[in-house]
Amino acid sequence: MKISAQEEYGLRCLVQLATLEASESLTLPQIAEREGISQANAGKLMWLLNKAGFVQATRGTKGGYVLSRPASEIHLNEVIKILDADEIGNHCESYTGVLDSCVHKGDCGIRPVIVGLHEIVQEALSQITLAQLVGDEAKVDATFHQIKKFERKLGQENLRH
Amino acid sequence: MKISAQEEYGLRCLVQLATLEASESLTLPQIAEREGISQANAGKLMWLLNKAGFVQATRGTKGGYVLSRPASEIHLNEVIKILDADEIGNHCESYTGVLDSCVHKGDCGIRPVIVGLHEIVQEALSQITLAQLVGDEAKVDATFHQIKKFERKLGQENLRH
DNA sequence: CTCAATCTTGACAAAAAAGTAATGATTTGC
DNA sequence: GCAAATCATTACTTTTTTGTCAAGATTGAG
Repeated sequence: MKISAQEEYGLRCLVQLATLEASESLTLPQIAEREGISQANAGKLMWLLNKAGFVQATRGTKGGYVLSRPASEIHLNEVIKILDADEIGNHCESYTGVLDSCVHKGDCGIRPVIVGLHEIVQEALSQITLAQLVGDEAKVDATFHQIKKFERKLGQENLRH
Repeated sequence: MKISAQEEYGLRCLVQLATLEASESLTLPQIAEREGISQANAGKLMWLLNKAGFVQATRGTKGGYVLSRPASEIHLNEVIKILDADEIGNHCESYTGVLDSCVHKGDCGIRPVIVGLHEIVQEALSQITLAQLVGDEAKVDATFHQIKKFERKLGQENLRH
């Protein structure tokens, strides 16, 4: 259960765009340099993000990428969904076991855990926008404070019964 | 952000052991058959789980695996931590970018998100025990209901400011 | 119109994760 | 003590994920 390279770098590239002033844009070489990844890699990520409609690209001299929407209107759950390659929906379809009937289907106790975990993560991500990720670590950490607090409360609730 | 094959199958193997009566045990071929994976694969997973102290193995005829502790005392966060291969702690150490100074270190807005997400997932997992995963899907789903409810409430709280 | 800067796209290569195979060690039953 | 059943361990193969390369397409400047 961890964030993939594509998720992390894709998100980082978007955050770079989110830091720009209204009239600015960033080229692939600039994005690559700022995140310490290759230009080719940045190109692939931006291509994905462009296809998904998060950024707009202009070619030619003075071209580059800008966000398609205000950073405050881009929620992390949407972004991660695109970068995460596959959906949780087809989790059980992509089963590789040897049985004819997938053990993942039908009555089993694991599936709710996988689906439930996914929902919890989505819920948390949907509360964060790109705009909230601009700035220093301490600032962003404060945003998460609220979430953690409630999580802790939730834990105590559950222990009571 | 998804569960890995190792995490899922490892967890499944443990759940199989959790369904046993006190005096029973399962051999590798039995576990493999029940989960629809190869015996070799089951062997590797059980080896990991044994090293981590979740199960006890006995060799020879009539050998097999049993849980080291009652299923109600094994929390999913411990299990996932072992099966997940790497820690969140060294996330930034394992950086593969081309810059001398890792962009992941120091002041950045992404790190709290990664760490925070991890904490949220851990918190949710720590509330679930193996014992709760025994039984049919509907029953297990009910366990998650509480968590989801609180998550939703949390979302609303955040929207208010 | 032509060139340089830039994004686009698909094929390819490298690395990581997952899964398999083979050999060795331990225990039980006879 | 020997053979069968079982787990333990390491090396290897396959698959998936990441990352790179190279050729193409579009735009703006002069």
